[in-house]
Amino acid sequence: MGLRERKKEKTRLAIIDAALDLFLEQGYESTTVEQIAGVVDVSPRTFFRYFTSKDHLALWFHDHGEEIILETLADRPQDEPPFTALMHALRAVLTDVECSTGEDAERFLKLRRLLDANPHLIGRSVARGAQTERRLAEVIAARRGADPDKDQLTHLIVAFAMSTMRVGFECPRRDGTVAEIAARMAESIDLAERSLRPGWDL
Amino acid sequence: MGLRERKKEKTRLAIIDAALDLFLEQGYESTTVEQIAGVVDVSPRTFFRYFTSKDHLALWFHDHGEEIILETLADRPQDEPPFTALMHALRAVLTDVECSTGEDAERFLKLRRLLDANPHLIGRSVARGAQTERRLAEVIAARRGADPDKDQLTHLIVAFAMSTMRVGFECPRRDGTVAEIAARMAESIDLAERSLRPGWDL
DNA sequence: ACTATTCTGTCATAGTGTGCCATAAGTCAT
DNA sequence: ATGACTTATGGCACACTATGACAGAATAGT
Repeated sequence: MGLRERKKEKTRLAIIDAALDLFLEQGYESTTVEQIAGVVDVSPRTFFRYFTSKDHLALWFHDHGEEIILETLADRPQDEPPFTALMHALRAVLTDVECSTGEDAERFLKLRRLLDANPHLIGRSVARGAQTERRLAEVIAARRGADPDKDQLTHLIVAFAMSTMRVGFECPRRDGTVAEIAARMAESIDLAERSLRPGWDL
Repeated sequence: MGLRERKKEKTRLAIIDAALDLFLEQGYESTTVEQIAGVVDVSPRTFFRYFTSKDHLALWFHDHGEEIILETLADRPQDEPPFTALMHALRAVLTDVECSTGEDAERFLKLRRLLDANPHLIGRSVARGAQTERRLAEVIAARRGADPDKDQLTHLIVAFAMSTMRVGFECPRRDGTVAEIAARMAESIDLAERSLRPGWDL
């Protein structure tokens, strides 16, 4: 990896860290891009070259999570029931969170605190989730040999899966270690699996 | 109802209709508040007194839907299983849509076409839905005698219910009459009820 | 060291959203 | 009706997000 790419990654993380701290300190809305850029010593214009928007910065975690889900899904056997495959993908995200160490874990916890404090950001977060949902619907539809524009069950399977993930992440709204949060997410996955009728997703 | 209130309602509807038409004609993003205000012959400043944002205008339907859901929920017997009660509330929204006539129905159809054409707006729509979800979680938690900050099942019940609604509304992405769309929504409610294990929401 | 590529800063601009104050319109007494 | 009172509107200024265009600086490949 060249110097250029290392520098970019360093700037990217510096922006994230500066922004996260400012957000938690003085609120999301009342923190301006100019301020964030000022702390990192970068022009506001450059900020928008790293993140397409303030929202994108606050939700950078989704990009990573979506990647993991899509990769895991591609590796699952094609004849596995769709919802089961999705739950495996969710567990993969979970594992990734659990294994994150040091600065990454800290960022994760800060992000969680940020979302807890800003209901408005939860909205943006689920909006980002809707994007993931559309992509997942394509994949699941292909697995089921269905037309994603017509098959309601495909969309219901994906929506239920994303709901499970979201509930696990958002609830309960209390601080804890990464391990504790991961345990909660695992709990919600179990809960969802127990709630659904066997074979409902075939 | 006095002249003042009638005038306000008239302006409100005029703004909605002008906006909806402009959105469908030239796209949501590329339609400015100034344009909308211009068509209705109102100052841009006044626009923001009727709608807090451009998004709020595009999602005005949610306000109405949420109201119906909360009212219906309050009328359902307290000992009814939570998910069942929520499905009744959803059907109440459905009935309202089916019964809407003339201009209202037309607005509903335009809104649907708008959402179909703008994935970005779907995001805003589910973000608005998240707000509703939080309110419903409070109500359902009270029914179940649970703490909304701790009980995952409460959130899962609400999330599944909202997912059902969303799938019914969004899928399939094809035009149709109000009756056809309502039928699709009813279908997705049935699908969800069949998919869940009896008594899962107790 | 030379050149091409990529990143960055500066400037200009469009658009959303808000506070403030003066004015116009609707409401309600007498 | 006339007046006083309340509320809606318009106009202005302003902060902020976001994007396009261009020039200059840093890096990469040879």
